[in-house]
Amino acid sequence: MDETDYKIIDFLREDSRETNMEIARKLNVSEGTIRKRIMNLVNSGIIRKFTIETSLSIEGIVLIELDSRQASNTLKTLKSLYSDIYEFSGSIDVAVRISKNTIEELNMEVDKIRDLKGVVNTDTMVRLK
Amino acid sequence: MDETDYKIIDFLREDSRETNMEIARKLNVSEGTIRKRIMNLVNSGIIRKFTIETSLSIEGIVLIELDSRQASNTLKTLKSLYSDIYEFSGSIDVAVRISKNTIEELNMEVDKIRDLKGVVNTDTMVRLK
DNA sequence: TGTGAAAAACCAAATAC
DNA sequence: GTATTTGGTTTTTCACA
Repeated sequence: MDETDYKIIDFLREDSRETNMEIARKLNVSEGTIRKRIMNLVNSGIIRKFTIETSLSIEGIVLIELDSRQASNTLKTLKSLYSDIYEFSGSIDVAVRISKNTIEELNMEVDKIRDLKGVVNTDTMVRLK
Repeated sequence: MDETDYKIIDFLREDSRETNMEIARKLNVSEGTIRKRIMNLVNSGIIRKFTIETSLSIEGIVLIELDSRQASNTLKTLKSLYSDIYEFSGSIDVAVRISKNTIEELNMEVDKIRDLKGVVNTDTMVRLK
């Protein structure tokens, strides 16, 4: 992670479809250099995913109350199912962030969470437009 | 916005660097069709931006308890300050999602929220690695 | 990093819906 | 009339020295 890597990340944050060539031109290096660096950033987990932001998805945060006796197992399960997980420091309660195309799909996903062993209760917040 | 557009969006959400060609192959249409449709999705504002998710930033969700008598005003203030706001349906309590480079910066931002008029209490959740 | 082959993106005209 | 395909050109990607 040097200055060049940070610049590459900044460019990709703004436009992840910018070509390697174009980034290379801006940074005065070869295309192959950009391609290899991006590959390394992905392999090392620094770049998690290339994605888009849309105006149509429903985004929700599901607050999840866990049974404290099963908390660590349930948390493990949640981690395997969702990538966007939040936790109070030092508390057993967690939240997952979910993005779906419709409110129905979001509700179905919440139902899945409610059915998980060790989940006592859930509360869903929806992103304001 | 038809079925094809939704599928294109789903593919791009998973990998915004997937080539038009590859998407075209999966949907059995020509590359030009995919390119034009993506262009239309961008121009109509449905696709807001092509971006990346990284593991560099600290992401937090701040749960905010509002004074019910000032709730609508405080919510208005929060909306002007943050773009990623979540709300329980029919409840006065909200959450904002904040992304910062360090935990210190995140805490400073939370302090700002606590100082807002009408904010009774806050609780911060931090994204798990 | 530089080179050359393969792939993808792009453009304009023709066609299909 | 709008959307899609087709064919030809430019640009980018990718592997290898």
